[in-house]
Amino acid sequence: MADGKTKRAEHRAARVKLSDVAAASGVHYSTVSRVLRPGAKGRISDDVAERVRSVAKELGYHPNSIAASLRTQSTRSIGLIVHDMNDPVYPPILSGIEDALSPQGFAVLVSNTGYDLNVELDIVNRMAARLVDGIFLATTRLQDPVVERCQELGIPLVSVLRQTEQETSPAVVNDCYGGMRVMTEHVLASGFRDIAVILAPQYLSTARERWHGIKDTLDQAGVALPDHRIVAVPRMSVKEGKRATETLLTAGESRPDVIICVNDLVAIGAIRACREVGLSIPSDVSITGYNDIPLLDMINPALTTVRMQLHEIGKAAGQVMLAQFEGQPVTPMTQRVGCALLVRGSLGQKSESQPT
Amino acid sequence: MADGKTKRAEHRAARVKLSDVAAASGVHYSTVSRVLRPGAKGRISDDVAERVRSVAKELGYHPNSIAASLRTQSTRSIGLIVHDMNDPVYPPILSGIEDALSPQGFAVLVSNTGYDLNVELDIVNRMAARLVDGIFLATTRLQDPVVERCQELGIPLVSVLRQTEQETSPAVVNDCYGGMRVMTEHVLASGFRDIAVILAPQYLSTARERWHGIKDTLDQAGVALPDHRIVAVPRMSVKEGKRATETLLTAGESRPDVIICVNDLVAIGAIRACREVGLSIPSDVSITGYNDIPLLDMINPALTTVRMQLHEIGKAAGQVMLAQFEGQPVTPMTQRVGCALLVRGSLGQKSESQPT
DNA sequence: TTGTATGCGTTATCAT
DNA sequence: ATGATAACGCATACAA
Repeated sequence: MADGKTKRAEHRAARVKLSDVAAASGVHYSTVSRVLRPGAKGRISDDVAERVRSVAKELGYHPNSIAASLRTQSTRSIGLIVHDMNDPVYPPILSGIEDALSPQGFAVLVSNTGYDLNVELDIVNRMAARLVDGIFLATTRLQDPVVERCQELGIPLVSVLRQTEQETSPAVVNDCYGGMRVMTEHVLASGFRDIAVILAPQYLSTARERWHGIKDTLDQAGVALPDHRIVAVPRMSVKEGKRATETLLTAGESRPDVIICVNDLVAIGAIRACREVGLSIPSDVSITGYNDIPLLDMINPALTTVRMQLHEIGKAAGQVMLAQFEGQPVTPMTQRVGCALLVRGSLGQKSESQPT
Repeated sequence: MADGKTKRAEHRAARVKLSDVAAASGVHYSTVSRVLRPGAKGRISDDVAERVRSVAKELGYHPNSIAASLRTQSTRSIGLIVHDMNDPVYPPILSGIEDALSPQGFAVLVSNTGYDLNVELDIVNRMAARLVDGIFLATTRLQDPVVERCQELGIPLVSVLRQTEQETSPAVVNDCYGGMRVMTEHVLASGFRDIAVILAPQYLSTARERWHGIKDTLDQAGVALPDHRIVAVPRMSVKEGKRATETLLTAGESRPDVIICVNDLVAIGAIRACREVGLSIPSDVSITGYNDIPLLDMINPALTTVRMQLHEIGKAAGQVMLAQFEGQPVTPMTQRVGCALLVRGSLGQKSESQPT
């Protein structure tokens, strides 16, 4: 019946620990501990070390990291909090983090908030109870109670993708302002002047930076962006992008020539909306995204977007975390990783129009 | 300098524990433990319980789960081992697992193997050292040393997506045989007779079941499948799918009418390969996939595929794990979740051909 | 170089 | 109903 449980218990009971190795080696278990853990102070004679090591291997000794954690107050585990792993921006970040931390023996606890702040705070509390050594927060808001909570708890924190207004914790982000400037400049260079934008909530640094990148570029070029050409989505999803586009297409007396979307999923939604009403892209309306999630080059038309270095962002975040563990000063507080414009079919050219 | 560390240490030192609550409540800490932990045996007087509880809240007591784990030999954490989270089939599985286990207070440790067996065994050892309560294995092979290792270690295991030959551990999988039968029947019903297939390594139950689904259906229909119409990829990726398709298109004297791909990523690769040599889909060659990863309906042409219920598979796996923890007998050993054919543009019709 | 002893914060088994 | 106490397995200051 409770076979698994029983076997588990058996195993547990049979599990070889330091004292077992010590007994079999004829030394005290503290000696075994020193031998097996490189970096333990106090040197050991070579013959003892060798004997202990071979006995340990023979017996199949594996340290119980829970016990070690209780003693050292370090679990060598870190949390990664994201809105939803199903958003394709997150898996590469996880990979990057693993690349940086796995070799150091860290494990990654992944939690999805489902976009719910209370869930998120709860997750932090639970991770704190588990004594995670640090937390990667991919949900960081410009004013963020979660960041504050982590600081109250004294948990080392590294924000990924986003940063707080006051840059209150180390963060590794994409240069969204620069990326969106380049994108917008390219849109202008392609001849477009009647531009619409789909923005995301401005409490996210990514969304705000991208918006400023657009706005500044347009302002400097003297291109107007009327209110009815601006829509904000509550969430960067396909569904919301579609809905926002429907709004855009029916607002004002004419439709815009191009829609600059805050990210790829929203842009996908925009494409869907256009298709549904029979608009062809890019001849009727051009569309741009941001992120370069997979398969974007396969859709019709291929989406013009900005390629973020998500894996690198994750990896850099991991390295910042390690530096923090070692007490190194974090500088700069916000590390920006570059990105690149990818021009593809979804952005056309406004050839027939002449500036007045 | 080591500000984070110092603060952390401060916090750690300041962390309120059972004995603090006990002192402030004027009771013994074992009493506090009983009060705070529902399910502790021995009843407590209401007034004491209330007092302790309020003091605990006031002091901001949070149990140290590491200490509890050392004592109970249960960490309420479980591992999820996948080849690579960047494969879009895994995130929904993670979500499903979280849905099932998060409410029960479990945390999920995610690890990518990078398709490396040695890495995978190492991950298992490390998870064992962390005393995870169980492991979800998404990499299960028909003969699997990793499964054996988990069993040696006495770690409760639930396979997801795949199963071993002897069904040696509980598993929740897709009905790949049935799904691929339906797909193949539809291909036949669409008039195709010159069929090619791209298979995956047969040490994976998914790959083998899908292959049998194809083969049995063709055999029963009396449709031949010559060797030069069969290619196996070493990995189910876009890159390998593309390469395999290039092989298929140049093998034999003519090209096949349709390519049945073992999964979506491979099918994407197939589409790429066809595009590169100027073949149009589906008029020159039809292509089918399997999985229904996101955005497949956006590509040109939209990919005909089989929709798996990945989230449900993850959730069911979580429930199986919970049942196992409670010592309930697992039955059946392999739970199969249904799937549905999605017919889209990438599969055409062979109208002109007349059966001889 | 190695052994001794204590504590990490709980849970659980004794008493009382 | 509550208190005392012994593990859990390891790390480490201190002794030898």
